[in-house]
Amino acid sequence: MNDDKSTRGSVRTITDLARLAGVSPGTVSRALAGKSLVNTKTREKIEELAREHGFRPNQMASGLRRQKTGVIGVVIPLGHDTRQQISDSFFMTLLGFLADELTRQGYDLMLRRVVPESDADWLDRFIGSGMIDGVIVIGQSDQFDRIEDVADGYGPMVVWGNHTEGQRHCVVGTDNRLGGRMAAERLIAAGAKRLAFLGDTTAIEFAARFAGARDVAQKMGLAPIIALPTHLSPERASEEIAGHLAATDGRIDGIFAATDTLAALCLTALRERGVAVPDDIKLVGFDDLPIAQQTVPPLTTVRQDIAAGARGLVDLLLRRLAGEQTESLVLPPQLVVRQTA
Amino acid sequence: MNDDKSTRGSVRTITDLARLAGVSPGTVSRALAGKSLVNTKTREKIEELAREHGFRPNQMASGLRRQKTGVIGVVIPLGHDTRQQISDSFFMTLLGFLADELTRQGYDLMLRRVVPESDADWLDRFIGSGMIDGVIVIGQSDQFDRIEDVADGYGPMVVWGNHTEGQRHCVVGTDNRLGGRMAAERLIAAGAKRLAFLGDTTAIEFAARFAGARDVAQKMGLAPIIALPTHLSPERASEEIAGHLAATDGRIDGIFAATDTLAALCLTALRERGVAVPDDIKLVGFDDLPIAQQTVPPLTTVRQDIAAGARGLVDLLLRRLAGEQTESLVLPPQLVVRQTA
DNA sequence: GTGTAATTTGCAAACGTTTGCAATTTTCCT
DNA sequence: AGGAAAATTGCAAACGTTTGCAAATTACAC
Repeated sequence: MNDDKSTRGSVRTITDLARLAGVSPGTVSRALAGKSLVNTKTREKIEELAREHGFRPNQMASGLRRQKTGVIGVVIPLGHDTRQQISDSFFMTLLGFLADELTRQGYDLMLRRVVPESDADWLDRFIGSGMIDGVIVIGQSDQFDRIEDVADGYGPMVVWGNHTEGQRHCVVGTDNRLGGRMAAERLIAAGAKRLAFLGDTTAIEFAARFAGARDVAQKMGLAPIIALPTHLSPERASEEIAGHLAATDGRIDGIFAATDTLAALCLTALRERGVAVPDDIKLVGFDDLPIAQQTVPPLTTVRQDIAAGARGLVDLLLRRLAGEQTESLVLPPQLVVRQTA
Repeated sequence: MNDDKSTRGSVRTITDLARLAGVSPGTVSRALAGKSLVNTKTREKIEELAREHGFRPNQMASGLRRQKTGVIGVVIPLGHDTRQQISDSFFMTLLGFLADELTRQGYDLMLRRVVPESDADWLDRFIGSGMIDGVIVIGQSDQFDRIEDVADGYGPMVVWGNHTEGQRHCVVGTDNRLGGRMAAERLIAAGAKRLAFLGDTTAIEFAARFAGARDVAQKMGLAPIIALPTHLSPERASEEIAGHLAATDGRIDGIFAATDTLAALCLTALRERGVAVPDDIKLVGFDDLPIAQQTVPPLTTVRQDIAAGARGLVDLLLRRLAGEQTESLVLPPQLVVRQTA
């Protein structure tokens, strides 16, 4: 314990350790890397010394030499709706699972938030930095084209987001269109006839959810769904929702919110207006975040399996790192019926 | 545009670029680093070429040579309550602000979750990896002593957590004890006399909140506050809370929840039991997360300024990186009165 | 035009690992 | 004991940048 502290810091490099052990740096390197070509005796001595002096090989040097870093980049483009997202429960939960999963696979995670508008070069820069072996992009935001461009020349990239027919980058995500259909079907089954969609349809995932709902409305011969564009950041959203509700007063009886977060805010706004849910207006959310269980009344929503998503992202990325070509992974959403529709 | 693509990848190193520009690698390095000692003419040529070929210097090599990486490690020890935390809104929000703040200062963020029980060496390993210039520890969990040990020998570390008299590591955090006092005072002012504390007091921050509340109860001559140990993960918490409520039925009229998340769950549980809030039982939370505004009724809580916390963490860390000694930073909590107490 | 100072450049040695190759030692077989 | 094969080791050259120092160039003053 004591000499641990006194000697700590004196052995900084593999060469120091080699001198101590009376062998060459190469041997130390091999011993610490667990290669089979070093004698068990010497390996044990080296490991013992390493432990005693708290030695750890420098990852930068190792990365440089081996041309791989053991780090996966995770980048969150803050596109259309700058301020939001990272505080968004959904992305954060996904990030948490990603961290777990990458750790399990022996990778570290380098997190970067970027604002594409002010930094057109965000993706190339990250990739070209030499710091990461591969990259996971969380959310396509409004950067679909740029991601497509990069995908042509760079293999180890997987994106969380929406799958579009014929796209070239590998994506993992929920079938948003199907989810949208489920939501609309539920609203209609619950008795709603005049539907509205709450959310920003410039985000591609949300657009797909909207499209799914529209499919159903059209097939059922209902009036077109009214789009109520709304930002995701709680401050702006509250106001906007209040405005929408005032503007559409009496003209709608079912709301499909792009997100549970929006749905929860909507619920609050409806209560303030004295609108009964689900009696006067039915409401369906998306994601099935923890908050969905805690609203009053509990929220009917479309569930995304976040853990499965994270596993899928990492799994596909590792396969791509190994040189494999991989297809995109589209996960099935699941309707969770609670009490708002 | 076209030749951009065709040439991309041919220029991988500073030496390649030097050859193209007809200068030495050293000059290219200086030019790209924006040093003053290179001729404006040649600098421009080099920058132009670099842009044209999408060249970016390898960060690993640079880091190795300069002995600094431009990366700050952020580590979340999952101590007492393994599964939780990263999905915890509070930590996630803090992480988001940290990412912003570090980016603003030109640093990248390397995220690591560790389970100290199964990996006693978690902190030394991260620090010794050579991958990071400094480290921010989010939450002391039950690792106070280990952090203290490390602090003696390693400067660039700042910790989010609770400040204890005489501790040796630099910490940023809310004055939990004061926050606890505020909560208890509010409960009492609202008419409560028999208080309970909801949360796991083995977590040091929570213990301090509890202690603050106890101070007040004692000073006011009330009965001792009943501790209701509760895990943070929503699944377990719900059950446990239900159990606590059943067990203390009629014996308490004020609850101080260690966290807004717990408070929200508690509110749901109370409603299920048909207990009126705040009429039968008053409730105060902690954090002032977005959810506090959305519960029914909206939650009275003690606010932590998360953004200020993140700024403080980064600011202190940078000062320490510059060699400065820094004191800990204790932020004042703020009572936010809504409708549960 | 010469000498000196100020600017720019190039050279080459680091930074700490890993790894192909060759040299050495050990093992095993006859 | 002798020899070949197998197991260990050491050597030295990378990986791609940065930077102190010296060399070369330019600018300036007389």
